[in-house]
Amino acid sequence: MFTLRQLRYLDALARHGHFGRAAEECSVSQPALSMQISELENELKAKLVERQQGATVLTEVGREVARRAADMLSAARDLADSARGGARPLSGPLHLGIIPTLAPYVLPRVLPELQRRYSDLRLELIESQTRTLLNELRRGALDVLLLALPLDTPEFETLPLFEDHFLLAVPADDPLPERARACTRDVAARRLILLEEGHCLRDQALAYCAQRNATNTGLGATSLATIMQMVASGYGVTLLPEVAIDAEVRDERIKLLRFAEPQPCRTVGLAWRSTSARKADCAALGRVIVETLRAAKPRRPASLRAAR
Amino acid sequence: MFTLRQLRYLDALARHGHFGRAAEECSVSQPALSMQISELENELKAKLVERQQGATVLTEVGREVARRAADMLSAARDLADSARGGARPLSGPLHLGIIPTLAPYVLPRVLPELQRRYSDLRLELIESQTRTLLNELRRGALDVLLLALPLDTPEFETLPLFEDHFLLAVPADDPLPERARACTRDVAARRLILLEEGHCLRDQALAYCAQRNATNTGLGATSLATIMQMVASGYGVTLLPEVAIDAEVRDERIKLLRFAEPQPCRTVGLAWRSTSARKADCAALGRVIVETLRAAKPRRPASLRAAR
DNA sequence: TAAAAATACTCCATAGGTATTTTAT
DNA sequence: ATAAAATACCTATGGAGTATTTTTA
Repeated sequence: MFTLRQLRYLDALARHGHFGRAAEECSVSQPALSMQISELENELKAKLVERQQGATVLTEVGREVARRAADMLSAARDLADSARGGARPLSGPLHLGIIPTLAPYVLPRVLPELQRRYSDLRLELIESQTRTLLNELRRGALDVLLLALPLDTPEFETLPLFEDHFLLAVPADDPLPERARACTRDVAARRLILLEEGHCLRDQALAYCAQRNATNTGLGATSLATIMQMVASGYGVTLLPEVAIDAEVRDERIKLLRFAEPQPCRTVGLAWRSTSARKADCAALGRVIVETLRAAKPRRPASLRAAR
Repeated sequence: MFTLRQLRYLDALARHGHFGRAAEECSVSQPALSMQISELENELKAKLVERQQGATVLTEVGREVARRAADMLSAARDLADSARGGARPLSGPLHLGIIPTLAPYVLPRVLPELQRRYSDLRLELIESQTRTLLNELRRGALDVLLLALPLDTPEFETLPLFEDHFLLAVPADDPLPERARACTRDVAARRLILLEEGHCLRDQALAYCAQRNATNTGLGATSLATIMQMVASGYGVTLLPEVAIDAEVRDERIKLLRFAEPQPCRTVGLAWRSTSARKADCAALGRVIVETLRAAKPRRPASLRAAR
């Protein structure tokens, strides 16, 4: 019978498409990995790898086996986690993935409280876009994600935490009155600046504006901070999530306007594998996030120009 | 990291509750299995087994880990199957489970045809009740089941093959006219003989008769053959599935009556793990069964007294 | 005292390492 | 010619066996 070790090597080989680099990831020599792959092929009586060309590529069967191997390795991680069993929640290592439009705003508030309440929690943080995070979650490289819901994959369980409303950030000299409620037409009448492709926030903003052809912005920005600089410089307007206000609106050249109902917003929440053995940790983490952010309010009225 | 071997040993230990017998099942010595279990406990840093009393019993954590281990072992089997990949369907070993009220009637017709068409198919047959078969299917000990649908577990995929109608078998001297259509009142007016608890056919017959308190039969029989003997002897009546007619009704002291619409029946079909790598085999098997049974008809009119 | 599991110890298969060859571009 | 994977060969670890001890009911 084949071994989990062989599956780990195959998984690495499938992801790298290269014996040497796969071996490096597994911290073994290239011949060691080669041997195990070859042994696995003997066990399964099937050719898994095309070694013909310079580029190592899996066969049809190899890809299917690798897919199942990845699932088993994920299950193995969950099994190991489940053995921690009775351990109180939020102790030991926990791998958390966060999207870039949440991380810089949520973490500074939540992390200190988290470490205060759960001193032996060893949090490992990864910031990346939803797509990447979901892959890593599936692989078992991450235990839980903090991102915008809903997901279109049914394989994960989710826990909505709070609604994060979007506000319209405009240059201070914009003719819109300070206390006005903005609407989609106000956005359409201005140059809309958004994050580059791949950020879910971009899609959510576009969905609200119904501006499908929103490549009108030339290049997409790579961070909200950059976008706010552009807004402050009068280059255009943007939809800013509420959580980012405190951190990003400290420039007198920007004013914020609430939208008319129904206000655009995103649902922020957690996601984890349905098979995860750390659901209790996820629930506890969700609790801390909600409580911490609630305690951080009330923030100054968002409809007023930033002034400090 | 732990190994698949350790999971196999734990799985056996969980099922036997006894190191010695678990070791025997795994074809290793008791110390070898003991060692691996102990090594697994070290790996997981958790106590999995209560060794206090004479009876070996898993801890809470141990049971959870064993449950996940069983899932992984099942996935491992499916992975190995999937590597057979391009192999044409219905070749190699296939483990088929069948319920007792189908096996003696379906197999004699289907097996010869199956071996004729797929000469290198190595079919392993297990006859047992639905509950047992589902457990073995889950474990991966079986690849596919032939039984009555629907299942109440959503974890398996199913393929309905045909409807198997029930007929009322009564002693030849019963006053009911030979061509009559029977109804539930006819059944209620007679002593109903059924299989013992655990046979799905019993439940299906009772569901039709709406006779919840049907322990009126004293002891349940263990086979349809026995029941038909009892009917022939004038001891009572029974609901006989159509597939069993040819084999079980060869006694002149029995006559069969169709039921009035809606006739009671059961849906016969196949079931397999959603993760199975042998779905093509299942589909092919289903095709052979349907075609073979269809070819076996037309049978003599069921409403006539058996006479041969 | 008897049954069951753990320990002691020996052996060998196997995973892994380094050095080298083969292969394909 | 070069990069990548396979092969050769050696070492060490770990899994398995048998014999024995410990434990507990």
